Amino acid sequence: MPTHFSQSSSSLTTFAPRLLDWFAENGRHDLPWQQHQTDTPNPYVVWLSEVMLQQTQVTTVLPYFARFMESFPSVQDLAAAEWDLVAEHWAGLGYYARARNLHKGAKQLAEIIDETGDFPQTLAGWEAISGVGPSTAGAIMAMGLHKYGVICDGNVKRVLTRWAAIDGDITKSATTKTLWALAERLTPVDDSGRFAQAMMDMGATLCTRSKPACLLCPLQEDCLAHAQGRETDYPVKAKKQPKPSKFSNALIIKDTDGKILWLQRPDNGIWGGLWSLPLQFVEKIAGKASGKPAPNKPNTSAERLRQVTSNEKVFDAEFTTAEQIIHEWLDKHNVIAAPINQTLLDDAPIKHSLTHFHWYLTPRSVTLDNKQTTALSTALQAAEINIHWLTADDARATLGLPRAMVKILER
DNA sequence: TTCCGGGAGC
DNA sequence: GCTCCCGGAA
Repeated sequence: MPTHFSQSSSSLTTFAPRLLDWFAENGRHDLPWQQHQTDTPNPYVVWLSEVMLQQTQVTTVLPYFARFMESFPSVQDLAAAEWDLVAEHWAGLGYYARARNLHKGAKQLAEIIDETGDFPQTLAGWEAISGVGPSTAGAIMAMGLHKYGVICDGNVKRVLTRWAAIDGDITKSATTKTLWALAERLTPVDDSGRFAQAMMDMGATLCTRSKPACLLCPLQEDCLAHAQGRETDYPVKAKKQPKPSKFSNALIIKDTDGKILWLQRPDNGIWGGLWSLPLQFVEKIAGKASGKPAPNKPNTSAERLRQVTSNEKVFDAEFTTAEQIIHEWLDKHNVIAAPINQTLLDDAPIKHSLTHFHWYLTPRSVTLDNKQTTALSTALQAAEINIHWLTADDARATLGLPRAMVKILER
């Protein structure tokens, strides 16, 4: 661990008091999960909010947090809930593996409370909970238990790389170590919860990614990036490479009542554990060269599909088991899903960008007769696939649907 | 329209 | 070191 920092020892020593004074005066003190103004902090709400805030901004989290607290006021309520209900509450927030970890974590916590009578009280105890890593564990220790804890999340990293002009790539482990060491050096042992709150507020409201409000900043006088006018050069991060594009059909398979077939996705991978229309992989194009994706024209799309079907490797890689069953079943029975709109204009795919690729989803519709509906259902259930036949409205109301599915239903 | 940030799990 | 999703900023 480095013992030397680019800032002087007087700068290091006065960092916390300056930040805490600023926080008392200008920080946010009314967020529903904050515990710094009570002597009996509730670790459950801090844990829940921190997991939500791992990926999402405060304003987006607020309504989700309220709904979770209403439905699951205690960790025992969350632990006892059915997964589908948890998924429904999380739907739209993204990163669904975290919802699964949250649910699993609730069960772990409920068991620990049964055994010990209380939440975990140590950093290691919290890190053992699914979905809780070093920074979230530090946040819970400091803010949820009013014990000593250090956070080093994205906000902290932005503030610190600027203040100390740390120009290493923050995705590298060496830089991560440096930042954690600095965060530890700066965190006051007796007030780490308030300090954590203050750092997050600084990063969110003052030391923002673009246009930081340096004039209002309590750290401006010795901020090394500010001294060089290079605030927005930090944090340093390696350039990302261009994303590939993937084309799929979103199959709206209806029965004679107009109900649509929904599949629960496998726990691993995209939209894990959530419900989706059956997707039919069409093709995948490499990043840069493909550039602008061509519109999914009906003729060429059928052609692509034929090519893909004959290519086993791609086929296996891009279909879930359920989708493979459906794909083969439709093929075998000569059922063709048609574009939902006849006019070319409305048939453009829905674009949905994920971390590592752009996804172009073309809705296609087909209605099955009663015999076909039963046969397809039976085939899926034989493979232990969870399915539902539900109208669009019912699906939106009762299933956890990812945003992309909502977009398609709104079409 | 595109780009970007974000923490944990594997 | 790669995978997860979405919303807000550019």
